[in-house]
Amino acid sequence: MLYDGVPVDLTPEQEEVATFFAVMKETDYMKKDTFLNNFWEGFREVLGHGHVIKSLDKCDFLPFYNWHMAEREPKKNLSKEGGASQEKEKLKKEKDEAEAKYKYALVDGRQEMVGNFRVEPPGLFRGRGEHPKMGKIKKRIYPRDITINIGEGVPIPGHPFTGQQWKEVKHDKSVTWLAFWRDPVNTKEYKYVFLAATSTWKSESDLQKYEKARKLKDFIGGIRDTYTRNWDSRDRAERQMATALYFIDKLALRAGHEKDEDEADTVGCCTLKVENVECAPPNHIKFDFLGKDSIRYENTVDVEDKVFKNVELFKRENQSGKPKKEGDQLFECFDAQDLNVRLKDLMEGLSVKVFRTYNASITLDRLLAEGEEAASAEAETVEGRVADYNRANKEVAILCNHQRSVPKAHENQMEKLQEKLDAVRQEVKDLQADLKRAKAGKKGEDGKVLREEVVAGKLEKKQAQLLKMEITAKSKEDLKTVALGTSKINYLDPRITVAWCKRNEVPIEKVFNKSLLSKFLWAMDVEPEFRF
DNA sequence: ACCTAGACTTGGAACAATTTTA
DNA sequence: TAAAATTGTTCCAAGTCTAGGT
Repeated sequence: MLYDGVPVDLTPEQEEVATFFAVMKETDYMKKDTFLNNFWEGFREVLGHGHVIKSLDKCDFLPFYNWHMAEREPKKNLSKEGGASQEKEKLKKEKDEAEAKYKYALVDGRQEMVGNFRVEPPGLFRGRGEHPKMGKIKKRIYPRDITINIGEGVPIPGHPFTGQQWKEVKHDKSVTWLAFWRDPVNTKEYKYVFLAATSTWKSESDLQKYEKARKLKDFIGGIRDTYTRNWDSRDRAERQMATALYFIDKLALRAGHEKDEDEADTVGCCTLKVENVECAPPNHIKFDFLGKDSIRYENTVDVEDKVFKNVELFKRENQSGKPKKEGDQLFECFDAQDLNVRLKDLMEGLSVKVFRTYNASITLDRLLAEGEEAASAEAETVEGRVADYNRANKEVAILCNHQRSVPKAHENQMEKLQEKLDAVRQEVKDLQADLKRAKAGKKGEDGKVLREEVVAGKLEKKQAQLLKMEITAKSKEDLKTVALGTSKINYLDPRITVAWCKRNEVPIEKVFNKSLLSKFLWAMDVEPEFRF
């Protein structure tokens, strides 16, 4: 690389770290001081005392960047060869065979698929949002860092590093992890190797999750009565909890546990700050905060009068009447743990996240049933019913605030779509004009004879095409910031979907892809009458 | 009665494969 | 048939929550 315009030789270790940084060239991280400072701190350490490189500003990483770009060139060309490329297939086969032995684990006599069998490679930590640790070096993990969990008396699996041993070999039957190591950046945390989503353990806990959420159905009436009553409890903590629980139930908010100074500043329901809610009389409350993954939650809702009064009060002053200021907690009298403890009194095993699962699933169940009842003309085709399903899915995704960034090419694609739409609209107009002429027994503009039935048929087809395109365009625009996958994978009881498919003669493959199908194998034999 | 280490679920983005379109 | 669009998969970060130690 170049330092101050002069070539500098680095050791292989230093080169590796420099490359981590070089490949970030085109990302937004390069504009963030936190990222640059953290990287420089780590890089300086790797360079060692008294190195000629004394500041990041004068470093030119372009040679590493160019090397990296050149490195991936041959791969691209290989994939361009197209169908005839046996080279590519051979490579893939070799890779699969080499990996095969790591993909399965023998658990209680069953062969189970492993989820993440690869150790995370070294690199730079890329936190989401304004993470204080972004840019820190994520060190390489060695066998000596890893604790493995295997059956007693089973041979200890090997590794490619001679002269090293696993950190520890455990035989713990009370946990599901196969291996773990300490996260090198967030040193209080761990990274685990677990079984895949298709495994018996994961399926069983998935089923349990949904059964618990279904159980909440029997309690929800009482719970709502209780928290409604507690909106004017004279105990401020009770009153705050009742208000928070209302939001958790109505808006499917996350719990929001306390966070450390060295994490991104995000909140959930229990950690809302006074500036995250605005009260607009008579009863509108506007939420605006950064939630998990620093995704913005922005929503204005109408609430009951008592809730409105409470929020105004909690926003204004604390228990002793002292005014609150920006940065203060809206609910200062309790935290997520306290609330979870309280929930245990209302239903065995109840915790905040169960409300999210419950509300997501019951909403899907309700919307699908409403769709079946409405029996719209659209629902006569399989495509129409699938569109119905996707609409319901979308509503749940919006409820859970599952967002995605607008695809890079979106704007461009929409413009093209509009142009096409305009063209088809013109064609429709022309056909309508032709039809008029045909009815009047006139010839077409180009002098050709027009037969009324033929023109009418063409027109009808064109109009159908136009309608379809308009729907596509609208749904594309509607979904540009909505991610449907997350709720399907984590919140919607698959039995609702399977039962609906059975009732409506929709092949399950239309709504579940291959991996969802195998993840939800446990739900496939549900009876068509199943309701959440 | 706390409190936090430890374990497990949830989440969006990046990347890869596949399908559709021009 | 290449490029564009769509869909599926992998990656790993960031949540939730409880058990067990003090």
